[in-house]
Amino acid sequence: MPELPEVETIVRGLAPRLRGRRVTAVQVVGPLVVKTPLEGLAGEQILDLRRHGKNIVFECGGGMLTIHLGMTGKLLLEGPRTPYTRVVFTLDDGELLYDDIRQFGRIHWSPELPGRLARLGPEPLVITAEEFAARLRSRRGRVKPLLLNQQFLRGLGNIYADETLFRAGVHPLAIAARLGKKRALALHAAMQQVLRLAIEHRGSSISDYVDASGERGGFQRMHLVYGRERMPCTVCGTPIRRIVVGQRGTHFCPRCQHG
DNA sequence: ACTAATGTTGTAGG
DNA sequence: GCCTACAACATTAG
Repeated sequence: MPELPEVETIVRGLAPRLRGRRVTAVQVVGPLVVKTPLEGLAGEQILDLRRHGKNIVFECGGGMLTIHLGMTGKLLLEGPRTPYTRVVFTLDDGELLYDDIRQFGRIHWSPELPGRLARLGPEPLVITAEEFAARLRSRRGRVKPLLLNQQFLRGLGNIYADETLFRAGVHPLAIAARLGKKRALALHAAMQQVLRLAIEHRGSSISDYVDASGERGGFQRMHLVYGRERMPCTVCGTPIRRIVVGQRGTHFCPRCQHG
């Protein structure tokens, strides 16, 4: 569910409310999402909160709490608890709920930033155009699965990969290394533009994404290809097509995007 | 009944 | 190591 803009919106909402707070107790209702024991978290102060790709990192005095929301995870500052509330973090001044219908999310408590997070690729909004082009040049695979590969770039998911490719005029099946400098730079520009715009609009709510206050995002109204199969392309009127690439539904304009 | 869904990971084969 | 496909994880909605 949540990609970079959604996770960024959640963290921006949580940070001012959680920084400096203390976790007084942790209640695990649905153990499937809890991948390491959380006992050590009780009593810890939250020093800082940040986004790392699609992960949320709570920096505490004695370790790191890392949360990945999977497809349907939510972090909510205001109740009520639901049948899908899986973890309750009691704070010195309130409650933080982890809700997750499908339970694909993961929660870890560890002394350091876990290696699997440290091994992720660069932040899409930080990498320079030159670095991005150089990384693309060394890859022989198709560009769409590459954009989804978190070891290549951390934070893009299916919506923003499709929206980025459309805005750059790049076909999802294009071979990354064969894009050429000009189109690689266009892809970088489109990616940063779409992510910044999506953050401004507080992310995309397709089915159940909400931020920490339970608010939906607005960027789904600005999608140009995602979820628009058979609808006319906003640029040329050709019906948007949906194909499967790397086992993911992929939306594109067959006329505007080429390889 | 069947399919797809904003995600990740492990396995197998080329 | 890189790339691809597939299954698995658990649940809902069309």
